[in-house]
Amino acid sequence: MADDVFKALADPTRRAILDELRERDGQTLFELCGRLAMRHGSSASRQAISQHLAVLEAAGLVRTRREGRYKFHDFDPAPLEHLLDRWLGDDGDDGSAVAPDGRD
Amino acid sequence: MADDVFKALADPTRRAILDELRERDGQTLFELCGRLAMRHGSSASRQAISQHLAVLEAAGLVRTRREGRYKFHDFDPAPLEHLLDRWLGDDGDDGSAVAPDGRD
DNA sequence: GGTACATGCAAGTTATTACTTGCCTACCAT
DNA sequence: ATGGTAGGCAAGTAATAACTTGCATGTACC
Repeated sequence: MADDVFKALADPTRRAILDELRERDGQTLFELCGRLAMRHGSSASRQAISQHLAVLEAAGLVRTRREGRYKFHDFDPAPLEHLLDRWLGDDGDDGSAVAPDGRD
Repeated sequence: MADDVFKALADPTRRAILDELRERDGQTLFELCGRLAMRHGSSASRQAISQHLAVLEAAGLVRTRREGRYKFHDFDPAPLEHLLDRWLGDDGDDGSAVAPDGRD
């Protein structure tokens, strides 16, 4: 689960997509293509971005809604919320807490 | 810079190494091999782990100090501290804050 | 119905990453 | 010195990920 999120964040193009969606939610694939090219200097093709969006959606970072022939993409920050807590919580080598969630 | 950190976090073995070092700082390569095998079910070889450590060190997540024939590894959480802020700060499409640091 | 636009799918290619193999250097003890 | 332990380097292989190409589907609008 968290593995998908880390993998999704590993690519600079995907991080740019998140930046772009965070700033303006509900963009279509074509809109994203244009804005990424202009504002982030991305040279990725439509298909490449489409595949990146699929990865982001699989990680739960992007939600989509279909309307007619358009598909709108929304950024969902929830999976990021406690992603790094396992390393940032005040340091502990005690034996009490091993985290309630399965990690990898 | 941040790119190296995201890339470093993308691998489950490397995340397990961070978990292990966070719990017990200053482990040697051999120590890590043993503990990863036992406690994380890792089957990675010494060389594989050595290379993972190099990636983590390049990302600034692990610092090393040499003492005689031993090399101790310490976890440094600093690069993680504000890694996700760009997406988690209260939502904004205003024009004021674009973050002072170069991202990707 | 026909055409144009928005997106989807799948096979193939290239690039990157993880891992292995084999040998090498440094340190310490006997 | 010799042997054993901790670690390093580099070239090669295997696995995975990113991207391309070409065609298919679905929807709106005339």
